[in-house]
Amino acid sequence: MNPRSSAAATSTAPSEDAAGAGGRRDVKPLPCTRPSRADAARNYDLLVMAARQAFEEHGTDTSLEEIARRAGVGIGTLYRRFPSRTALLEAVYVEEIQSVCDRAHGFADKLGPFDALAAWLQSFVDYSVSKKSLASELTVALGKDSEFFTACKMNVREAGDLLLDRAKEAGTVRPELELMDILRLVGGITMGREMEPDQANRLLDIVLAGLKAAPAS
Amino acid sequence: MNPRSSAAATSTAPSEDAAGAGGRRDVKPLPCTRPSRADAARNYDLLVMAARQAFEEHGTDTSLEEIARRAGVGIGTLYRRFPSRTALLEAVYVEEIQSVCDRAHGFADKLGPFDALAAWLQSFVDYSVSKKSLASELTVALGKDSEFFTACKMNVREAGDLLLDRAKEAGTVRPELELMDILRLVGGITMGREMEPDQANRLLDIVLAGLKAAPAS
DNA sequence: TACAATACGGAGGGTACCTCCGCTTTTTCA
DNA sequence: TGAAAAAGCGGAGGTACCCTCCGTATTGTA
Repeated sequence: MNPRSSAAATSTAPSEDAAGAGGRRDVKPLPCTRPSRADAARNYDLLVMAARQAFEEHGTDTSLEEIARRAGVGIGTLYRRFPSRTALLEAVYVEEIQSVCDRAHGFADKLGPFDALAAWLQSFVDYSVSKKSLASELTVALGKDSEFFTACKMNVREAGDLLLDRAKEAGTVRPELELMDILRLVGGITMGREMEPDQANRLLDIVLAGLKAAPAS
Repeated sequence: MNPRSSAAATSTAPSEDAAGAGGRRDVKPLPCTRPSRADAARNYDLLVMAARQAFEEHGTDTSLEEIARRAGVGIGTLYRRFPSRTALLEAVYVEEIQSVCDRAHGFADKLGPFDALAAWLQSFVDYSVSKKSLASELTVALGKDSEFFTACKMNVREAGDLLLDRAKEAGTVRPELELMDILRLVGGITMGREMEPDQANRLLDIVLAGLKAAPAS
């Protein structure tokens, strides 16, 4: 399931913005950018590395204190840089998403319109099967509207539309398809924890069959 | 909050199934039994009712202590009867799963082979959209191997295979399809939290297109 | 009614979340 | 270069939740 829903009951109002007395809260337009001060930058990297490793090994439910311990920093440092578990996930995902986009371009260069699209989706499924919960979170993230993910989504959309539009022009997929729908569906394949690679492939085959242009209805 | 508007599900008269070998379909081999002593039985009911309501209102992450409080029993009583959150989910799901099965038979009586299957899957998606996290858990559960869910899965499988086999015999879906694959895929549609009904329907359309028999290539 | 079996409930120990604030490190600038 | 200012560090501590344990209360039975 999801990371424990962070809950409730924060007592004090976090409404303080600027110009507060002792206000130590600059609202950052881009959440979790790498800080500039030397020690802070080092700790940022340590935390992201530790988080990625921990998420892969033990799932995205890993205790944040465990991650801080792995990174060798105090829990306060983690929370200062990443105010929520989601913020930490975001930092980890940037690279994953970039990797997804890069693959799309690679396939576009080598394969025909439909095959390139299929290969890209296949690679997404393979990745999801091997990095279970991380990929699930990523899929969920693509459906969200967080300020941060909007940029990531644009990259994915650009890469994916390249493949999808090619396939549409070639007439090999139905023209009314929307990229985000396809990604959502493919992402859903591996959503439920345990998934054999064979089963994942069968599900993807169903989806791919559903994308193909109907010769005649 | 009405627990479920749909059929009170008499279900005591599961008419003899038309398809399949001599299937006996008694439902409910549940290990999670209602206790016999008066006070224990009363508390069991209170807990399941409170849990269903809480899961629908606040998701399946609701604190177990909150559920015990709603039910008006001590936390110890909850844990004695339901040793884990999963056990409580199981008790709630029995009715949900039964409802899913009942609908399958209803559609089989009224619609043609493919349309009945499509309607059943559509009803599952509709239900999932409205009862988000509960349905997500249910979908995940169908992929698990717990002793309890095995029985539930058999019921669903029986109901679903009725529809799927009819469609296969009519030649309207690909013959190599497996029911659990289809359910997994359809369940995945609503997995990522936020989902507009429109989008869910578009995704289901892709899946349904993928099920259809290829017109002999 | 009395006794045995069963169930109740909540205190309490453990873990994780997140905040707060005194201390330390880095950067700035005269 | 050497303070002072700015920025960051770390972990103690308050809270919520999980789950167990056991003295007390209720129910079924002879």
